[in-house]
Amino acid sequence: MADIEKTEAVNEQTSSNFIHNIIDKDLENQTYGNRVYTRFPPEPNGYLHIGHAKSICLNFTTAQKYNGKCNLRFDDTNPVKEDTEYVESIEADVKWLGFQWEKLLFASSYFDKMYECAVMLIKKNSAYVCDLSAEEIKRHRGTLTEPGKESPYRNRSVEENLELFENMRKGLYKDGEKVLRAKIDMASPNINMRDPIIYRIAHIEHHNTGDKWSIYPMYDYAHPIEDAIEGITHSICTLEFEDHRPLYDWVLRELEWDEPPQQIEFARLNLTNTVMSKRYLKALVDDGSVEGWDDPRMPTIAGLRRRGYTPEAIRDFCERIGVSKANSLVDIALLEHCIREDLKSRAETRMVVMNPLKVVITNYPENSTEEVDIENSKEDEAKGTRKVQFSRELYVERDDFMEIPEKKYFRLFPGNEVRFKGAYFITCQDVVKDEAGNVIELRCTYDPETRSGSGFDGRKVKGTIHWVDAKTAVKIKIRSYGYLMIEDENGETVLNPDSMKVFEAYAEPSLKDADAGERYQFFRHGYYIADEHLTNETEKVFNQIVGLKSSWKK
RNA sequence: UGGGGUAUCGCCAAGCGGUAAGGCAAUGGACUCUGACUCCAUCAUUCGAAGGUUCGAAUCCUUCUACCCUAGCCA
Repeated sequence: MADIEKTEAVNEQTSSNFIHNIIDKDLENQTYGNRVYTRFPPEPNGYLHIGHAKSICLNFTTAQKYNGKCNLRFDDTNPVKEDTEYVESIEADVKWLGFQWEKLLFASSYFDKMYECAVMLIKKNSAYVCDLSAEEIKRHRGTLTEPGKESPYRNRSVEENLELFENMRKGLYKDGEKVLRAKIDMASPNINMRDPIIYRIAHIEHHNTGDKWSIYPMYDYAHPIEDAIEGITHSICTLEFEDHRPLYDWVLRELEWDEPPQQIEFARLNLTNTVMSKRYLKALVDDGSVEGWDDPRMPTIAGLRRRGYTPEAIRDFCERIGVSKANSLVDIALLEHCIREDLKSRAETRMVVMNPLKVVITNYPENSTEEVDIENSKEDEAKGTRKVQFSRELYVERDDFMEIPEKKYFRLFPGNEVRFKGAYFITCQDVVKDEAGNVIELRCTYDPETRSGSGFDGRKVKGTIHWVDAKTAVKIKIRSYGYLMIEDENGETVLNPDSMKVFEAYAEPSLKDADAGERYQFFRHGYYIADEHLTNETEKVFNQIVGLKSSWKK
């Protein structure tokens, strides 16, 4: 109970940002009545990544906060880059994150309306058909410091423009032959206002509208119309569109829209050790550097999901990073904190020895075995206990032994006594080495009086370590994922060649039939999750969650 | 070099004229059947810099500096 109250209080505190301040003012001024309507408008040209998650959370939770609505809209105005595979994955990812859209829409279904609007602009003498080539248009645009030059086609008559534009629609011209341009100001210091192109010709099949259209609207023209049609009040996008806002407003003003939506920009997410560029991620997929868009090393929602991230953890992360207009680079440690935070209370714990060292309990009877009870969760008693075999020969983590202990090392070393989790106090008596001098086995003794649960309190030990029973242990494969990207010696971010390692580990038998979706936290080594893509493998493969918080002080 | 933005602790980030929230990270300590978790403590006399206004400024004014975006028939 107290926990719940605490959680709510935290959410209360962190759930305000500058966008909310803007909305509060709009509500106060009744700019849009009491309406708050947002939208998440991805272009279906790739998979969603953690950066999109920030935008998704922002849009959906903002709507929730004000009892408003939020649409999922595919901004599919450029058929050359888009694909239905992407719309499916995007839908799945948004749902998985736990959000429900008011409507699922496609910008392409507004093409008729957008065409009508373009005709209206032409009739108002605010748009014209231009025959300049791409190269010529570029030259006429001017530079950052020099004004542009007007197109020779700028002063065509309304009638001629109407006819030409109609012909463009009919597919009478080749790609690039003509464009429709907004007639604004070639001398504007804002290059976006120098008669921007609003329609281009493209004889290409669209994933949604097929071959109905041979002209497609440009983002700057289409987006405000999409927002306006849907009754969006606050159109939230990223910082690089700030310079486009005058054009966004121009389109809606020219089209004489009542209660036009307003564009608000925020800084996109950057994460340390993470590449967020869709283009780059696509290249990794295409050249086979990763298994696919859902490779667990990818920062995609699908990759994070496969890696073991929960939607709760991702949403918590998005809440914690906040929203502002300052370019920032968020430490990935925060994301890792969020998954640990979420998993620590819901994941069950299991003992797994990743790098085994054999231990023989010399005073434990041969051919004898016993069962000990170990709790499944440290945090949640309701998760119960399980029986684990304990016998004469066991494996412990090599790290848990040090022949010559450093200060403050209180695990196994010759002569030291430690607790074996859930079992007995064990004292290391002897070290067995091979010819090369490598430690290959520890000879230990146990104290029968110290069994867990016996109530023994004769003495205490400083260390507790995990173990697996040699006879009953199962071998599992651990796939350990490091950061996909690392910095090289020059400070350049490059692909990490060691981003994925596969190795065998010994696990207690309860992991043998672990099913997809079951979450496990392995003792001391961090948090792991069953790989949902490998449900029927004989050997279960586990993905290592990022954010291993090794407590070892070396 | 034009235009548009942003500058508050190592990383995010509140603050909106009344005397610097919070989280992550870090550090010390307590606790512990793992050193995890939890807990407790420490962590910006100072808000990019310099001036100015004011009883009072991170918040207002001036000047300067740094960084980001911007010259696709991409979004």
